[in-house]
Amino acid sequence: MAAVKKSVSVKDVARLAGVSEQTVSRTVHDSPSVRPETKERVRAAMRELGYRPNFAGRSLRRGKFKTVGVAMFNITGTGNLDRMEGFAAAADKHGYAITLTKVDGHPYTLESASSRMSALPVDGMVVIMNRMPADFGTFEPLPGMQTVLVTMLEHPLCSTVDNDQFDCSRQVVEYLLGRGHKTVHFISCPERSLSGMRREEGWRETLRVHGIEPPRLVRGDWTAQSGYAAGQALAEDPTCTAIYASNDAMAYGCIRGLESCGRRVPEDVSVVGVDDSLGDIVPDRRLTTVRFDNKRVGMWAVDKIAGADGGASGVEHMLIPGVLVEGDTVRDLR
Amino acid sequence: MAAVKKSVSVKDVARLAGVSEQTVSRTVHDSPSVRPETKERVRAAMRELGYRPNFAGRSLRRGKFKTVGVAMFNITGTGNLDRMEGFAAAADKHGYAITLTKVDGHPYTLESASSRMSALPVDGMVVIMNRMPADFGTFEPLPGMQTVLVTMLEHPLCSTVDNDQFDCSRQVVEYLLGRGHKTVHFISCPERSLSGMRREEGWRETLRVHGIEPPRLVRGDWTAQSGYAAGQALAEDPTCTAIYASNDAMAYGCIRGLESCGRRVPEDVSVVGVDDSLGDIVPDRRLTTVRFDNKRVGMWAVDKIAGADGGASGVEHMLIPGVLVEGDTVRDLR
DNA sequence: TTGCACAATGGCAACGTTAACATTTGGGCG
DNA sequence: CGCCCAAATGTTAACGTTGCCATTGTGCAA
Repeated sequence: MAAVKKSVSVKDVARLAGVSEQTVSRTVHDSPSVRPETKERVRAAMRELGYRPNFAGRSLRRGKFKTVGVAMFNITGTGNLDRMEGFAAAADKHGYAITLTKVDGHPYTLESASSRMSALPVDGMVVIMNRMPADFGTFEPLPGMQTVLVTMLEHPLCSTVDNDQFDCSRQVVEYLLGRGHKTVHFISCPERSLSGMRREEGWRETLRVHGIEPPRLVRGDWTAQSGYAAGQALAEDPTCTAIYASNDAMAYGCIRGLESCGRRVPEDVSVVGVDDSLGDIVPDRRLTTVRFDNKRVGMWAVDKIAGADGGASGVEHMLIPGVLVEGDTVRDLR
Repeated sequence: MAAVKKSVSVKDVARLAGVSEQTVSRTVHDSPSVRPETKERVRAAMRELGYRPNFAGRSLRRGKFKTVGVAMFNITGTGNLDRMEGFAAAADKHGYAITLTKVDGHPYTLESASSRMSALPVDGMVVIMNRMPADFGTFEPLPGMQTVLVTMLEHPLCSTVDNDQFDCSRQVVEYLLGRGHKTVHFISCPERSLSGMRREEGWRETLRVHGIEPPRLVRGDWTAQSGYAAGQALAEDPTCTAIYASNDAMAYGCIRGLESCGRRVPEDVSVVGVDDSLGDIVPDRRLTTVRFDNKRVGMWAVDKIAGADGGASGVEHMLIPGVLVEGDTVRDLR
């Protein structure tokens, strides 16, 4: 019958229950030094008034917010949904919440993200770096604000975490070589993509480790169209029995390009993609691909901040390997 | 050289600048009643100490958090990324932040989402309803917590917003009829999907409005596989010249199913999907489909809360129409 | 009976900020 | 020369919570 008042405070509850504010606070925290019947009386009062502890008062007192900030330069991006799932899951586990901010429009610097965050109720922050911020090298995290960057680059002052792109290529190349292919052709991506370039390195170096000189790569632009063109180009090459494409769209495009030239997949040519992004979209294929655990990336980042809590933990760098998922687009030549 | 202290408060700045705390506060808010040179002195002190206003103190004082909470039952879901983009964009516009919580694992009720939110620093909340919460009919938003539901259902006490699924079907059916097709066949989705059923209604009723008795529908399960099967089944039917599938994956599957039976798209049969989710994934088609503006849905929800600010605005229900995107899978029979 | 330990509860202060009111200062004008 | 107003700045209190210490009450051993 009450609850017209803006907000119900411990004081109101205390008055109604006929106890001190302190006893109410103790009841909220289920302290053992409150008699059970007193507790019950207080709880009844809380129910009647609809008491909800006030976040601001609490964190002012405690100096902690139990919240991790996430700064994104652009929200739409492969894997961001899974990463968020990871953020939310880890936060939930620690009793934390996630605060999201877009840093688009403002200058693309870590400094700008950091300064924006510092005015929000967060104990630490995660920055999803899609591009290279101008101040990556010189950035210093705000004192008391634990900062984790989602990137494959290492940073001297901030912990970092990301998918292991190099290892991804290693897995694919060794998988194909292990199935008897003499070499692996590569459809790359635009050169400005950091992660794409790392995949390219992984492909090149793994071949070299196995004593194979990498064949000339075909440059794509992430779209299935470019994969289609690449497939048609590679269809000419009789030495090409295995193709590794930088993403699934290009891999699928490549398959259809090969088929348009009369080359069958996987009978004549094997094709592997990356990202496991096709899902249920394509009816006639189960593409062999690499699935990244973006949820785990997200969890690691938030764990790092929420898990540390009081004890400042050191700077760490984490690369999380993907998992090769076997489909039906690779032929075993052995 | 300072900044070893946990946090710098107005008091510290005031002391260093040789003014009162109030003058510091006024400087922070750029009040006109502080002399420019005083302001500059205060600002210098803030810079030197690295002062950042404390969120908790501020919102305790103001009773406002400038933050909107978003409760999601499951984060992974078509369009959620775009919706978040919308949340973030609208929040940014109003100087608000977004706080994300997952309400998974807890019971699937609005009550549970609401109670979880009430302990967080938010002025209002948005609930993304993927399924039907048990207490949808009886739920009352917490007093003082403006609540917006993302759902097509109307609620007596909460504002709601979502894509207009009925209108989407109307657009597709009228587009196809307008191009000379005598009827439109439909590949539906599992019956538990609320939005899917609404699309089905839209298809059925629009046909009836045009005096056409809806043909028997084929039930799918969202996957391209089921679309493939549907395509093969419909290939038998000579009256079938136009197919409307409940999502793009099924539409694409259907195309390939038709082709496997020797029916060409769009020469023999026209196919339209919904969601615009194929993007660059498919190389050989530009599917005619309906693109939903999930970003706008998200913006509307946050605008409703952040835009109202003080003045409590009334309950509203908003359905946002999608846009039909022409590809090359529809033939004009006229 | 007195003294003491321990359980239960209360009073007070402080976290950082800012609205409301109070005070000081300088300048214009009668 | 004195008065008053406005500009500039200071003082106080309060937002809601909780850690610390003080107080009261109860049972038991000396």
